[in-house]
Amino acid sequence: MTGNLSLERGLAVLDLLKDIDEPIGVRDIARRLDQSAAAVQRILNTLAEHGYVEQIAESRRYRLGHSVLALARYILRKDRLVGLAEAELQALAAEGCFNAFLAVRRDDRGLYLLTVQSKSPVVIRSSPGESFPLHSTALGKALLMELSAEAIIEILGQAPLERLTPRTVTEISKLVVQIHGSESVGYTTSIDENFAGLIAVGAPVRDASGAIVAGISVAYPRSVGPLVEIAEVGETVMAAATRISASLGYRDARSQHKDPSHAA
Amino acid sequence: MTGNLSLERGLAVLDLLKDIDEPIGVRDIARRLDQSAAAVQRILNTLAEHGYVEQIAESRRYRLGHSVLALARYILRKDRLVGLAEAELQALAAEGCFNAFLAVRRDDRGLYLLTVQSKSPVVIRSSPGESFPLHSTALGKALLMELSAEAIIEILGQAPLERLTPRTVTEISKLVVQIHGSESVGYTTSIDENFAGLIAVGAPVRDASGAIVAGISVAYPRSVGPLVEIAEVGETVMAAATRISASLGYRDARSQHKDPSHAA
DNA sequence: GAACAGCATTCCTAAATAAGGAACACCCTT
DNA sequence: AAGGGTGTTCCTTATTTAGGAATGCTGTTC
Repeated sequence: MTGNLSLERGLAVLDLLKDIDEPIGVRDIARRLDQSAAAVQRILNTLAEHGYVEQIAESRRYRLGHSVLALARYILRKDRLVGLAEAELQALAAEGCFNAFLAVRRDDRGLYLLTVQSKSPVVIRSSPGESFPLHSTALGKALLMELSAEAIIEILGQAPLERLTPRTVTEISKLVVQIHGSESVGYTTSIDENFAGLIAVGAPVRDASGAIVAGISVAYPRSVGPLVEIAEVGETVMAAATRISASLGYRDARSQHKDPSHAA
Repeated sequence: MTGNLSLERGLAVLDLLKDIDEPIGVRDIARRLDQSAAAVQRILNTLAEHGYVEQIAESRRYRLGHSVLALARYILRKDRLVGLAEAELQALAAEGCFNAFLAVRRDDRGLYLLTVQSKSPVVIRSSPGESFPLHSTALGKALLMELSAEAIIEILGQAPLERLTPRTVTEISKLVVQIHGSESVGYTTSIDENFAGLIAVGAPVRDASGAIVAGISVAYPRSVGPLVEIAEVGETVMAAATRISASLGYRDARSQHKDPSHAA
């Protein structure tokens, strides 16, 4: 898997700007990426020509440019997965007063593709393009379903699992057990594990080959918990996920849950 | 203005994928960009590592990857202009049953940053990241305000002005006169010029230096036109644009004297 | 107010890097 | 079974980049 190193360096600049809120100077970028100022200057010139970065007129510092929206539009308007999921998420948000999410895995993090806020006063502020931890969220666990213990450790084992609340599972072996246990029921949960007072229920989305390519989840405040049976929410979320999977061409041999390994 | 040619080629691939709806193969990209398949392969490998492109498993073709959303999030959530304009656009959409837009100029096209749909049944389907012609839209003309005739010709003169409706202004000299004429009233209009039956009114947004950095507009069906005086809509739009400009630090010498802070 | 320290930006040449033809493996269709 | 299509990799040439030094600018400090 050989690549293009110059392009790599340019993308590193983009990725850096993405993670920095404040505009940043050429030399500052060069320092952080361990490159010469001249090299970064040339990279910024090229990125600026395409509108992917912009220079603040007076401070001469750089930030991401507005043209990146044109790229995002492709995903939000042309991507099949996003298009199919949107109606399902909105139905979930409307029916159950849930916040609803669609995400994919990106290395050791989840990446929100769609976020639909509930009509209820309690709203979870997340937006498409935002990333989130896999180990503490229902959606993250759904994205890790049907992976072997080795594969999960390969993905999450590089860094210690961050303790976000007292109930976060920080032992990877326990997390593996939890995820593997969820495969028989078909949905995942996170109760106070990512944010105190928040309950989330997730389920995986499959493409035509049967591979898990995305996940959806709903989240709601713990306070309404007693009113709703988690298992019931799980069935609702699973049903929505299954409909999305079916639209993507997934045909489950057994229309019930369980045993997805032999999808023809 | 020297740049980085390898990065340039990589961005060309991104820009191509952005404009193509269907996934595309390596050799096909190479043909369109007049490069070798091997070079494009290396570029795609690097882009894929960052998640900016994805390969369809079975067809082995490539399309834009979901990570581009992470870049867009920066603009939609961190950009000052977008943040300030959002409330104003929503107010415009709610009060007047208008579709409301925020955009910047990108070379010879406009680029929507925000689009807010009206509550009325007639909705204009546009989304952030979409581009639009400057010469036939109120928003486009607002983005060209206060430019000299030479500058406007420099921007739009490369290609003939496309006739989108019978009322589109396709003579650049007439367009210049129209734009310059709008500067004294402060707002721009497009009546059936971009899309038959559609009326739009736009106004420029300025930063602290007084330069026009963006524009806003509202659009509504011609059928409700007789009910609303365009001049009145113009004042409403201008007022919203002025508020955004003020939030960006613009202090107009000619505007109403409120001026609480000291200007040096 | 002058020297200074920081900045973005440009030039030039050594040296790292990418390009491209050819080759390989893998579908399809014929 | 053959042919044309695909994505992908290898290897050498030579294109292209990197980086120190230089420039001009801005704001700060002594």
